Amino acid sequence: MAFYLHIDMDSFYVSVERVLDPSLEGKPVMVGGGSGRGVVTSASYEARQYGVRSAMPGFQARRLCPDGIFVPGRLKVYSEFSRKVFDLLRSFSPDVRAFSIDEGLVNLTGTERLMGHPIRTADEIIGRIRQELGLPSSGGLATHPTLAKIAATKVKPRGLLYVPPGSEERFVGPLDVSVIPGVGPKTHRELLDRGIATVAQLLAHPRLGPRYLNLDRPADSGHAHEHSIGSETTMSKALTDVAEMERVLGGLVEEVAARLRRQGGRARRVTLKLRYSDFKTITRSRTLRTPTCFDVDILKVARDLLARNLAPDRAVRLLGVSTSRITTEGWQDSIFDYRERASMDQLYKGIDRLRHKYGEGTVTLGAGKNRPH
DNA sequence: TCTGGGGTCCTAGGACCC
DNA sequence: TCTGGGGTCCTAGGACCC
Repeated sequence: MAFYLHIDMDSFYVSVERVLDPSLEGKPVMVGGGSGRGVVTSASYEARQYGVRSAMPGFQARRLCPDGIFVPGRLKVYSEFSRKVFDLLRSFSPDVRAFSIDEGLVNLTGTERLMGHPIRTADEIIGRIRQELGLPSSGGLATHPTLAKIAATKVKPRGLLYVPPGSEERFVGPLDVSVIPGVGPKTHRELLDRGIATVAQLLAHPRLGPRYLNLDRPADSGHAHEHSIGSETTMSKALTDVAEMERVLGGLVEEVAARLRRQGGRARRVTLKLRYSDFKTITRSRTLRTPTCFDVDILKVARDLLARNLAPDRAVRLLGVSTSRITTEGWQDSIFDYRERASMDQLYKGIDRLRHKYGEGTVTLGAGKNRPH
């Protein structure tokens, strides 16, 4: 019998902040959104009582919860805690999948003889995350990964819910379709319009049932998903000046290309994202003949796409650069191209070392940064 | 007082090829 | 003379997740 434990950290960023500053315990705390601009990325359960939700604009959160404590986010610190959580999970099973910084799936199939019934193991895992790292979490244990996730969401916070084999449909059937991962507000509305409100009703539908929840398929056998690396930023003030936009673009490209190189990947596709001040958002992409991980190549495409999509009196509030179709294979170019690129490779390795040593932004390339014409 | 940033997945039309 | 049909690649947009 297969057993999957889905672990979901409770208001993860807030919980980490509380480990580092116990005086935040029991208070309405929000991470992010405090500067007036931006959104709340994590809200404590006390703050949620005021109606604050994650992804809510900061000004709205402040209006709902004026006495709440706003903490700026520290992603590096949270990542470090996340790593410790997953290290702990991996000490219980070799098969652990990270869905995000604060959610993971532990395959407990076959651990019974060694560790006892999975429900005891699940309880021990949650207990040790609490004792050793000081972090509250919730768990769902089921024979199917999606059901495990739904169960964990259901018992939040600080809960553990077991869906015994044979009771899967009894558990999930009466629930609202919106509990299914992948069914967001839009799909929820569409399903309701078709008279489908519960999971049982959805499962009874021959076409839509399997599309959103397939309990017959044992586990997602991890198909080759497309990988992308990107960076975007919302400007503190919408820009109309092309030179300023290109400067921002240069910084984004530097970051993206450095991450690409760190992973040993090269991208065949470059995508520019623009959000105008009226919030209309477009993406424009181009596929390259030769994959690249170099700033100059990516920036050239990004600048060109930008130039083609600027309207004279249309201010831009967000700029983003993303790379995709990433390969990690060796060069496939002609020998001349190879030698030229190999030396470029050396140059960039040096630059990455310097940046690592002296900090980002200390070593910049001419292209994009106040580039002379 | 306006609406973050990191992603994945799906759909749909058009180009192009055989 | 009234427009095949399948496969693959490229591009854009949008839903959704944390």
